[in-house]
Amino acid sequence: MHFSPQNNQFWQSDFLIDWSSIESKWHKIWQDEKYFDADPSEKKKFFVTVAYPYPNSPQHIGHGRTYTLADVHARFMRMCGYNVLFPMGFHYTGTPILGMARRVQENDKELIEAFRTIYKVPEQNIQEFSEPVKIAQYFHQEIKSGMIEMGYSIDWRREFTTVDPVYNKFIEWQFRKLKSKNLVIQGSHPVGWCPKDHNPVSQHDTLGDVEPAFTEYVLIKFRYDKYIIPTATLRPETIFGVTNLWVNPDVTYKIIDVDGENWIVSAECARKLEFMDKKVILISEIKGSALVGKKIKIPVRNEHVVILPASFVKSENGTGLVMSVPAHAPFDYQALEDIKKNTRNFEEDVLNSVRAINPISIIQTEGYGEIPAKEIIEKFKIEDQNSPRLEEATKELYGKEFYEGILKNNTNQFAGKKIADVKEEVKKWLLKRKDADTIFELNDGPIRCRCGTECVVKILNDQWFLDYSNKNWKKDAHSCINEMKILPEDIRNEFNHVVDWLRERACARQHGLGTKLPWDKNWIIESLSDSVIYMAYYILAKYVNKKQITAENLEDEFFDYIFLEEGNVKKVSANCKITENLLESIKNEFSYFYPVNSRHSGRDLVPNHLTFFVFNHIAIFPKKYWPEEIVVNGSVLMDGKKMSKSMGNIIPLRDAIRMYGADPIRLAILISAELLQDADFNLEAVKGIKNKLENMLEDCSKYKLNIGSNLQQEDKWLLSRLQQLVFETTSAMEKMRLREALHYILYEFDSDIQWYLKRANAKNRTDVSSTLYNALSIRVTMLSPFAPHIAEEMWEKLGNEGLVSKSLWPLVHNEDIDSLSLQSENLLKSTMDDIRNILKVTKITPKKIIIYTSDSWKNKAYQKILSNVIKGEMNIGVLIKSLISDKETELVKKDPDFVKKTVNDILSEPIESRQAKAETNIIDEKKILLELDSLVQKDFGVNVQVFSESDPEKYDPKNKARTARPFKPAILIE
RNA sequence: GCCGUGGUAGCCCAAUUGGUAGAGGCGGCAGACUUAAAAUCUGCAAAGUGUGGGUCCGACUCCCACUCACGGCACCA
Repeated sequence: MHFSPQNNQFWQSDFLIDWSSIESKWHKIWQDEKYFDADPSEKKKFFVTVAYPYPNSPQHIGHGRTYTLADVHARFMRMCGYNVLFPMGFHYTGTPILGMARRVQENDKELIEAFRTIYKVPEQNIQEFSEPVKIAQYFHQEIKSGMIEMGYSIDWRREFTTVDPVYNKFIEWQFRKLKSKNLVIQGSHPVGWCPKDHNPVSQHDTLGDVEPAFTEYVLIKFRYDKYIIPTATLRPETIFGVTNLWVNPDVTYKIIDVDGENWIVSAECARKLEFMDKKVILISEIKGSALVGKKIKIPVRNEHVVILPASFVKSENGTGLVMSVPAHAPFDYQALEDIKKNTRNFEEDVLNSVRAINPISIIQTEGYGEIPAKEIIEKFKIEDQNSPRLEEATKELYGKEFYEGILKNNTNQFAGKKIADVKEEVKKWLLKRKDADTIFELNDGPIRCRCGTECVVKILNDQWFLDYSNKNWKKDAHSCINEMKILPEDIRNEFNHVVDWLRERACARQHGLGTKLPWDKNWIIESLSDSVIYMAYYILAKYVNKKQITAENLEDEFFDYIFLEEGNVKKVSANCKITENLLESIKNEFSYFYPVNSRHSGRDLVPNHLTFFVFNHIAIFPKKYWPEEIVVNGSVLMDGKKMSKSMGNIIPLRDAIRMYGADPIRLAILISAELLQDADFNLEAVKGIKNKLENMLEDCSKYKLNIGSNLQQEDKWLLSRLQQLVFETTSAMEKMRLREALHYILYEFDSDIQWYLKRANAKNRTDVSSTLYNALSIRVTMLSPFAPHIAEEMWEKLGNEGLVSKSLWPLVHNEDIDSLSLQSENLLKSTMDDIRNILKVTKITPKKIIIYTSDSWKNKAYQKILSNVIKGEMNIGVLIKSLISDKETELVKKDPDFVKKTVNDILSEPIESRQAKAETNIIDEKKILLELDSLVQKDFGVNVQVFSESDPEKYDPKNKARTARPFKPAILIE
């Protein structure tokens, strides 16, 4: 579906209230109040941050989720009395924007059209987009406007971008700090590479978005005369089983000088080697057929074997020559068989060599005998070396041998070891003896760059890495993660797991926006490395924006002083030309707000950003500044499907706000799933929520506070429920179970009010305004973090003073919880349900309804059974025995079935309500059920009579009364 | 392949330390209000928890095996 306001059918018809003017009204008031600006104060602080956006496109509904969660968190904590800092920055660092700018320069029609029609970028802006920063700046403003329109309670005085000069200084400081701790190291590193662009390629740089994955192969160096014939293999341990080499007789090979050695390889391989950090000089050429029959020397074993022809050898794979291990490699075994079968095509001496070859078995694997390759070929019924099933057979055998195979005695020092354990060891050993080398090869080649050039694997030299493999660093990261609060708890394991598998990570690239590596200006610090401790920068940003700090004169000692309390204030002041006073107040502000109390982010950032965030804080800051909490949320689906440009189901956030209003969108995103689940966003849900809010707003102008009205049973009940709901909502909020909290506020609340109104109407009451006013005020207070605009409007309609977002989150008043009225109303509700059910089943029109409450011994028995069930004793026999042994309850022997039914009654209730019943006195059911009369009158139009089971005067023609149980009165309908 | 997460009414999603699977939303059906529709309200129907085993008085929940779906596997924000 293409989404646009024109074809949207929902928004035009029922425009009861003007959301957009309500929103801007409150935006202005919030802004004038400067309510979201946070500075150090006497109050306790709460610092909540969320991953800043990368401004290469406008935000859509999906982005809205993380920010909305964080905003609700910020607003909630503010209402709980904290001085909350919730700031926002913009992450310009990275290469995608660069790529976009290049495509604009090249006049890429598709991209420019997307800017015009999907993103609705004005024409004059698109003109400027050939300059990367202009793209970032445009979408920066676009995103910021969206955030304001969503009502995010951000302290905008602290806004910054990652290309600001002071930010650059800050990142330089970070990197020098890391380097001084030996956490930045240098090394070489293979990458997918476009030889034309001279640039690494990742998935979105390739045609067809193919991930340029590659594998490391070991090159075994066989010697022939003065030449070296390398063969590529994933199984270096099979060198002990080599019986011959394979060459493709139709291929012309190159003789090249590789770092002083003469290698014979295919032309394709020669090219690959050039990118492997090797010096390659072409010497001459040789036909493959000329190599057939030549004897070569096997490294380690000091034996000579022959080179044989084979058509399965491809010049583009590996070196274009293959070592042959017929005992364990199905291809090799089959190729030998093929020669034996087609004797006509081969010279006599080749045939003689082949006949002389005996497969050398070197791996013992359960389920296989001497020559596993032979067995599996027979199993797969393979006829010749061109069979497509050979690939499959190889895979199966290789897998089996890798995990279960054990090297035999003919493998020297490796004998008796498992392949899986020894593979790496053999490789290192061969490399050390200079009998091997390594080469990287693309897995699913050929892969082409967007420019059309075929990609290769290149070893990048002098690459800079953050050494996430450092053991001590990992240890600290684990302990930080284990000590911090992680929401939801389920994801803690994943963090620990990431810490375990993380290894060196390249932290600089040669292109892109960002900060230059301070000691090697050819490199730009990569985007996932310059975004890990920037939360500290929010403290500086305020002063930078006030022009009290400039990049000039800013030395490392400034950051050391502010963030680490190192150095001498006078010296820092003199060197950095910042007054001592200012230095002190910045430092105090930092120590006031740090550490980060809560970091919000999507779950896609768990394996990278969020974990790096932990690592880098550990490395740079003292323990007191380590982050305290991480909150992770899932992504957003659109009508159950992933959002994507190609499906056309991306709704830009600002469009959605215009159509539905900010609050309905905030609620729709939050209510559709718990934290970690993917949230399914759909327009139907938004519509429903919008209606709900509009009705609530209408209710708010109906009820007013009147002092002195008499509280009746149902008032006490509603106010008790209110307290319970406040309690439930608050504890859900504390666990960031926002969906659950919203559920209480929006729906649970509603059904309680419905019941209250039903009761009040049945009694023809007119004095309900005050109770409802109280309930609504609290409801609106709790709604306020979620739907801030409409909540303010409701607050005003209710006639309350000030801003609801500035009011305090309601406290639970346990003294207002009247357990008796809770139980009473439950009894009324369940009895009404029972009556309704009986009528449904019997299909009679009632003339008379009679209720019987249970005898007093049953109440006593009930209490006893209840306390036993709570203790965990629910064996019916045991319960009956103990009841009979007591005089008060011995009557149970006349009605043993009562016990079983009562246990079931109790078990069907939630644990809290069992507890509540155990703690309060037995309610007077007869008195309560008299209230039933008005309800029944209203619903069924007849009167109710209530008797006690023991009442001798009772009307009981069908002898029903004896089936009455506590909380389960007997009912007779005539 | 490896690691992780998850299979519950037509759909989305709940179910606290095992205690009769439902709180809710969307949709459906019936009724009320309405000239009508929308909205709202009242009531109703609908799954036995991916499959197969096991532990337990009792399993969506714990254990084992299988299966399907989704996400991650790095220099990409």
